[in-house]
Amino acid sequence: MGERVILHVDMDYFFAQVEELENPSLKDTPTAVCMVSDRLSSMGTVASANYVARKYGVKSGMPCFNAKKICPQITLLPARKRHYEQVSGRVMEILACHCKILEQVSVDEAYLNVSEKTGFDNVEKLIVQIKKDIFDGERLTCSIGAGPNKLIAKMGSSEKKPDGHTIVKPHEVEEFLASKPVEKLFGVGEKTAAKLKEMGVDTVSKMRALSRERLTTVFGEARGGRLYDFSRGIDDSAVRERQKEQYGRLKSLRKTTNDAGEVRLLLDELTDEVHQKLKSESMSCRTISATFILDDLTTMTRSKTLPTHTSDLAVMKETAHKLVDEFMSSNNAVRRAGITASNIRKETGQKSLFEF
DNA sequence: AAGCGCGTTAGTC
DNA sequence: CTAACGGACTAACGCGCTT
Repeated sequence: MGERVILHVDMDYFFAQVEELENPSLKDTPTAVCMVSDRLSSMGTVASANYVARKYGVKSGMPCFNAKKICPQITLLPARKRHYEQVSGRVMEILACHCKILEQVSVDEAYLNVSEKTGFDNVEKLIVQIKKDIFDGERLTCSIGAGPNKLIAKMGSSEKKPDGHTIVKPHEVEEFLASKPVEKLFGVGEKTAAKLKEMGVDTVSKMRALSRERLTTVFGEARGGRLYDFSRGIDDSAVRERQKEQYGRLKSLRKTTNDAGEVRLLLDELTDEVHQKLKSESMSCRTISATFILDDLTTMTRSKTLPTHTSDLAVMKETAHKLVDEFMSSNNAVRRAGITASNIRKETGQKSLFEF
């Protein structure tokens, strides 16, 4: 296999930018799109903030009351997920025109393997063209990273934002990574960063000084090995189209509760929706999981794997009820609850070509 | 000991 | 006065069981 050229396209402050499209006056004022629940006295959390708001320190994931505190004049809008998904779909179609394989990672992000279209010498032309196509078609800006693999492309796209691009050629990878703080490395989250800090490791170059053995001992075989590779800019994973592996719904209760009946009622609703999604794509599932989020925001999950695949609503609800009852008999009050169907496959009778 | 199925948590956007 | 905080998804770990 020759040298790969991978792009990572990241839409700029996606939800808020889409809102600006319909109300351009928002562009000059601090604005954030919020996920809100129907919880009593709930202001939800920030899902996306424009760059005016970011100047005040508003960030996604932040509770809205904090955003309001540090930026009292902020405009808070409720998220319209359906709408963003439709816009996203059109953007992805544009991207698909520029490569054979498109890997959509989330509503606003995708990887493209463009090795057959360009080398590193000409990749800037392609990047500019993609950005132009998206802007001409949707009036939206994005940031793009180019690199020899997904890891570097991904980290490149966040280098220059908004409306920027960064190209990291293979021989530049080492320098690109060296001085980055560990938490900037993809795959290093809060917990991993804290452990590394304890070990006196705060930059990627210091992380490179750790042996593979040390990392796998501390973080486990797969994760430790990945950290070892990632700190060296090594990532052989392929750009591949994704198929969804689970369908889930999660919702806040109006009020934190101890009452298993209330939680069952909520899960019934959510199970209806998950069942719809499953049915609409002719899928069945074998595992049902219930998620419970407590008042202190700790997440707990309980699951059951059935003897056979099913898409039967009654079976799904019954399983969910069991999970709720088991959990609630020995645990704290629940603030949010959800259901997930996994272990999914195409409903039989549709016989795929591979089923011989 | 290697591999698998299962239940659970960490991480990301 | 204080406390207030979404939702969706994938990766992968550890365990117990089988081979």
